[in-house]
Amino acid sequence: MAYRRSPLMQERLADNRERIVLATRKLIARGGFREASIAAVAQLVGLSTGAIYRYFPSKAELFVEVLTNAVSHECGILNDIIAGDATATERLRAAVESFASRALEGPHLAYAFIAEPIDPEVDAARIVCRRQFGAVFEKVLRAGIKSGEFAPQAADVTAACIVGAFTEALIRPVTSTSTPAEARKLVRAIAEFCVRAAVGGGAPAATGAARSPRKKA
Amino acid sequence: MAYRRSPLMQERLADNRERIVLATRKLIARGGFREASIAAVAQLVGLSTGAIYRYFPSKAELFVEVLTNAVSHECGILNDIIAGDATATERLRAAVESFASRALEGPHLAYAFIAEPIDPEVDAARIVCRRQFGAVFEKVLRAGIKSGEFAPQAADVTAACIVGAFTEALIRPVTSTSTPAEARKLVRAIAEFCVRAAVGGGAPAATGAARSPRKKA
DNA sequence: TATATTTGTGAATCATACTTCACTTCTTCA
DNA sequence: TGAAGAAGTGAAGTATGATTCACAAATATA
Repeated sequence: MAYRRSPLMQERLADNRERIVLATRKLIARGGFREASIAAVAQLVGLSTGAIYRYFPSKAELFVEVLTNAVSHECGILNDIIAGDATATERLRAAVESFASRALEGPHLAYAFIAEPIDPEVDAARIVCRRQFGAVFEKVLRAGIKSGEFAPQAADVTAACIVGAFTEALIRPVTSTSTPAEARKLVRAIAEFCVRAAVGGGAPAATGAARSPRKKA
Repeated sequence: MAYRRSPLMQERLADNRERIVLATRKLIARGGFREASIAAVAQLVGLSTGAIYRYFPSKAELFVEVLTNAVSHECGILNDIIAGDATATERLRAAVESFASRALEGPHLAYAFIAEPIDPEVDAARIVCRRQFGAVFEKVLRAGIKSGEFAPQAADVTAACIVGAFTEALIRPVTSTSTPAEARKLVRAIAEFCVRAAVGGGAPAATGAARSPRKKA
């Protein structure tokens, strides 16, 4: 024999792989899938296009990895928040604010993950991701409904609506960039929107019992 | 001279043009922009690909026309609803339900119009469209806030969130088709979500105000 | 009907990426 | 050091789909 991967080499390869994923994510964050061509990724990493294919069998699979990586990371953060012991309202608010403010930093990324279509294979992965996001929010919602904090409602639909709500609200500033202060205000407003929708008229008489329960039910 | 468009010819051309737009819309509704290639459009209309270019200088401009057409039609309907004299709550609910149920018929269409990116030129048109939708909802929101029916809130953000909420909620079924009955239920749930968010729990959208019980779980 | 002009055709052309591959360069180890 | 094998290169190969263009068909006047 005459060649076997040394640990050093092993590490370098793993490093390359990671840098490819990172570069891809960066490009997607910058300008959506459109910007993340293999050529662009290769250039950013400092490799040739051909080399990319030594690490990933296809562009689609690379995207899927970027997608699932980022989403599972994101879901981890959200789950931590939601596993806390504050009221459901507070947890929901915190989760939305957390997600939204991070999404604001790379709006195209959040957007791409949630909505942008490119390829059946990636789309399939995205559906799973959306479900994951939805599931996280659904968890707090059910807790809040059970405790009476939130109005009775279809938790799955509400979860989807919440994901959609901040997606849309965040897409807008993609085009007309705003100041950090404005961004903060936006995030707050979005979180309030989601909390209001979840709480509905079903909040147990507390601060604002001024209003009689909404019809619905 | 030896040729001038006869009125009949004029009409036929106008008809062709309209059929091109219709066919494009149909294809987009069926499977997003992906399905609406020039070749597919041409085939559906019964013309050659080349002929399409006699009516539209480029695919992008064709898409922009389809987009603005559909959106202005949609906004017309919504504006009628919103101009009614029911309560702001009822008008908002009706508007959301109307939009959502129509969108459900061609989910890819609504989706494509609101989110799917393809081309800078089309994207630009879409931004305008989104603003239009937002503006319509903003109108009822402001009315409701003014009348005290709705909690004080950033009407523009809420409007965006509402658009986003049903976009997302509608995208889900794109993948897993459901029965008409389920669709009706979904539409109702989405509308309720939006109404709850607009109405609020009665407490003005104060940020961290501890709302109540700490049931935990 | 003859002719100028316009509309319609569809194969060829162009553009843009993804993917492959013959080849070079680098690593490892006897 | 040198041979075996892996990693890296980037131009060529493909695929897809928009756009063009030389030509045919149709239409309107004299």
